[in-house]
Amino acid sequence: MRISDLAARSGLSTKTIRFYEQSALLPAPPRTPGGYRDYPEQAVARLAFIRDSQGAGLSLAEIRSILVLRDSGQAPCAHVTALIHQRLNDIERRLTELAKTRDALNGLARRAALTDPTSCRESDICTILSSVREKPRG
Amino acid sequence: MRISDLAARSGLSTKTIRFYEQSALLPAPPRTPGGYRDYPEQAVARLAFIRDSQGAGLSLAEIRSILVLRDSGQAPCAHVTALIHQRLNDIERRLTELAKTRDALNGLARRAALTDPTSCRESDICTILSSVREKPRG
DNA sequence: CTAGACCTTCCAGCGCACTGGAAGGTCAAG
DNA sequence: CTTGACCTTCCAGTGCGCTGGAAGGTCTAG
Repeated sequence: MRISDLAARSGLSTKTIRFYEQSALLPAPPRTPGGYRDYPEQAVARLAFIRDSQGAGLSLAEIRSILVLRDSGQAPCAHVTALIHQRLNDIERRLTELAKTRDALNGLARRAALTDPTSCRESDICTILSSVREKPRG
Repeated sequence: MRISDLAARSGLSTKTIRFYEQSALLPAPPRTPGGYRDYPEQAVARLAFIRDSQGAGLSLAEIRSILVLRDSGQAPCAHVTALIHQRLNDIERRLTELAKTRDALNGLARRAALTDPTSCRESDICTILSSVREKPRG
């Protein structure tokens, strides 16, 4: 299978496929006499796996670490489980942070709705945003 | 005030302050005869404003757009309000996506807990992750 | 033989917000 | 005069996951 066929079947661009090869995610395939990459069927599954893993929030580096294990003949289950829990932690943390930012923004939106533009002085730059923190002295 | 003093009072590095000047966030200050930057007091407030705005989730480009307005003598209230609502939209969307990813990962974690490592065949790479999508044929 | 669709390699850039380092200038203390 | 803390500019790199483009090779149809 040539690279453009693999691209069509995987939904990735040929650029991305070559990039994955260079990133050690996809093994270098054999070449035709003319020098073209000639992929086996399994390449489709491999790319699908990469996509699924990305969908699960794993980085390419993490996906590579799974593939390295698998390619060395080991079952990567324990590793995968650990990665999943790490990601879960990350995501929980980011969710918390984002929710905090959202709450702050909602507060600002409420303040903005009450702001009289004529009350803004140049030295404040913008009273809506400036008074996010209480200033010890003004 | 020299740049290191401003750095100390703003909690930023001198590198960052010069970067902000180059990014048109902080006006270029006058120089001493020796060529050193010599900041006025207001610079502290300006950097504090930038930090507050970043804390509200605004990008440097957005903050710049506010400062440009203010520096041109206009009250940026309407603009700021629009930015806040845009950010709120972005954040809500990201929260939704992250929550979806978290749910997917929780599903995977549950599946992983039930996985028998001996059931993994090499062709699957990893059954925990591979079966995220149902395959039409296997 | 030629057009053009595909392939190859290599290098470079995106966006974001910095950060690091080299090479050199300034200034106050001793 | 020297040391050393500070300052200057400029260039380049970080991480992430690609994406673009140039310059050239291969293969098929007509």
